[in-house]
Amino acid sequence: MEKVYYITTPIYYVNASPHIGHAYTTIVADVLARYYRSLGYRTFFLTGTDEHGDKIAEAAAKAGITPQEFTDRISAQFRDLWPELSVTNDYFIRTTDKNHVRTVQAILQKVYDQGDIYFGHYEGYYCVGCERFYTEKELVDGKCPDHQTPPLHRKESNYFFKMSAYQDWLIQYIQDHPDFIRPERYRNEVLAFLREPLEDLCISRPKSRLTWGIDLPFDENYVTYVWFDALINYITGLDYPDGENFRTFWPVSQHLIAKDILKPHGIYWPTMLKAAGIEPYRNLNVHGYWNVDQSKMSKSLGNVVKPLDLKDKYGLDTFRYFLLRDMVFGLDSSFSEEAFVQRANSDLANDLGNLVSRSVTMAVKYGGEKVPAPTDILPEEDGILQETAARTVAEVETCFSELALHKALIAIWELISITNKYIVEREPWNLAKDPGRKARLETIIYNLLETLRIVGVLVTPFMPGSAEKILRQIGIVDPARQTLDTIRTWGGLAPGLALTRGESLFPRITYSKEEQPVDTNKPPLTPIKPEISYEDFEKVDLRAAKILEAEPVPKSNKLMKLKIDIGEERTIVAGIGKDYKAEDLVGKTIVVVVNLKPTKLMGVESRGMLLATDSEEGLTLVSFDRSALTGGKVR
RNA sequence: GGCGGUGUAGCUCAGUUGGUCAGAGCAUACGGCUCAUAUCCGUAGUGUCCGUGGUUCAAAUCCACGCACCGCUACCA
Repeated sequence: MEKVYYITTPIYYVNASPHIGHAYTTIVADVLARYYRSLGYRTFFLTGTDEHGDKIAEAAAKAGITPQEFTDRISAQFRDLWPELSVTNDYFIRTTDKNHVRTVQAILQKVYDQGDIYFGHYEGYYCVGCERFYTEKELVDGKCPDHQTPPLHRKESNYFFKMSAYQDWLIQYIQDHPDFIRPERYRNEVLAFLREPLEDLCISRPKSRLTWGIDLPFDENYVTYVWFDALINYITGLDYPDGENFRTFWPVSQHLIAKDILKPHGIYWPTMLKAAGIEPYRNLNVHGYWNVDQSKMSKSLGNVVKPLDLKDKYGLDTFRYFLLRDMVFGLDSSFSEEAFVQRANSDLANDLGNLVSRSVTMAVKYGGEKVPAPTDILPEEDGILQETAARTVAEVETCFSELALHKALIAIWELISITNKYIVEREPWNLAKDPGRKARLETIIYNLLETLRIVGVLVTPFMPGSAEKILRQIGIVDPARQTLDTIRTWGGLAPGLALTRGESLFPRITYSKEEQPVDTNKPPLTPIKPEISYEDFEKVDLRAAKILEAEPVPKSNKLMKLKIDIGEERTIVAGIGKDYKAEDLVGKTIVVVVNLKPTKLMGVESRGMLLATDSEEGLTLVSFDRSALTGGKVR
């Protein structure tokens, strides 16, 4: 079996600059790519940017430039970031690339020709606000459930992909291939979703509504919409259909994604491939989120951690190490600078960095400037390093096959720990006092240096720069040639190599929580939304409203129907049923947004939204400290 | 509300198919060493393994119910 490996990241949507989430996925992919390259696999590592769609067109218009200029700009931010993170992607694909566009059209044509794309004539209910159609079933009293407005009876036609036709096949396939989607929790999620009948996938937008996309080859009045465009990058990046790369790499494809795009990758993509007559990808590997300061990383919240800031502050390899060590693959992790520093100091500075430092220093001091020869081996005493090293190499290999990168690091750190013990137990500094035990001392030094070689190689995919420094210190001239295969057997380090003491690999970080006395009762600051103008604010019409009547909405969980007086009577519905009883509400004067677009909740029309915030006992309503005039404007 | 997940030492988490499974790392205390980045090594712990029932000779590990938190979804204006 030929040793081949193909790893992809999602292509990142260019409506925002890169953040830690992007960095994490891409660095994981990089570690995997480096690892398999080191094992001698022919490896292809693909990342890129997703550049079509409404949001891009709008953002470009807002910036006063063309969509192409806009996407060029943001895409470059991603492309330029990766080298700074030592990411070694083999190709960077953009969905605006000519060959991508051409291939997407070819696949669309093929699927269309075989009858899996049909033209759906909609005699539909279209809500302008939502920019979408509703089925009769979805409408509430004939109105849009979101906007509460009567939809237009509009004839729009679109193209649909017969995804439903492949539902049974997909269920069967996932069941037959237990690790198709992993970890298992995400496989279960997909299977749960597939228990419901699958809808066909709308894959077009009329050009009257969207032009920034790829033209449908069989109808120039339409462009293709999102996923049919984006997902195909994984094969256009391999020059599908005729590329050598496609033939070589597709059969072993590994996709890496965050859990938010599970559905498109777990459901749309396999069915699309099936329809196109292409075999499914090998594995979908799903990881969790990095939570920052309790709240989720989110573009809209603006709490974006800039990876470059961290790398510049603490060093790239430390940054990579932290991301890879602290996240259990598949689960969410929380990011904090404190945890980062903790990890860096104890694992990198104290354990690994100090081990390298003390070993090389002793080697130079006691043995000369060269790697000594191990001439006095005591199997009883020295076997521990050799055995542990061999076991560690094997364990790391297992961990990689399961994508348990944090476990691989744990295993490597066990070896480091045992090496530190080995030093203390052998007491080289005492042997050095007795010239008659020189051979024994040199053997111990050799064992240490050889272990460092193995550790250095093991750590290379994770921390390429630091690993190289380690290997150079122990005299290896061409670290790139130290592959994983060279550490399977003990003794690969040639005696006689010239040693060089280096700077501290990982200087200790002094870090004090710059935060002032942390009030433990005080919750962390919720990220503040982007600035708005006074005009923006003025659009919101707030009024003092007196509650006349209140009653729970039948069968609802927490909805409360309120009749209020703001100079006129109207009804609003609010989700406060868990926090307030109806009788306690009547008579209160509260603040209501009165010009919010009406909506319907549980069949009850709501013409406004009350204001509330959190308290120890749940929600608390915004009210006044004197009796306010009913209907008074709040400003 | 529905579906799914999680709940193990102060913190972060391991714990395959039920029987040395009550653990690791960090943090804490004490001791040792001095080659080393005030680093390293050793020792000491603490835990109703969320709660309550049940199955079993035996459960953190299986079942039921409950509680808490998370995810998706729904009625989040």
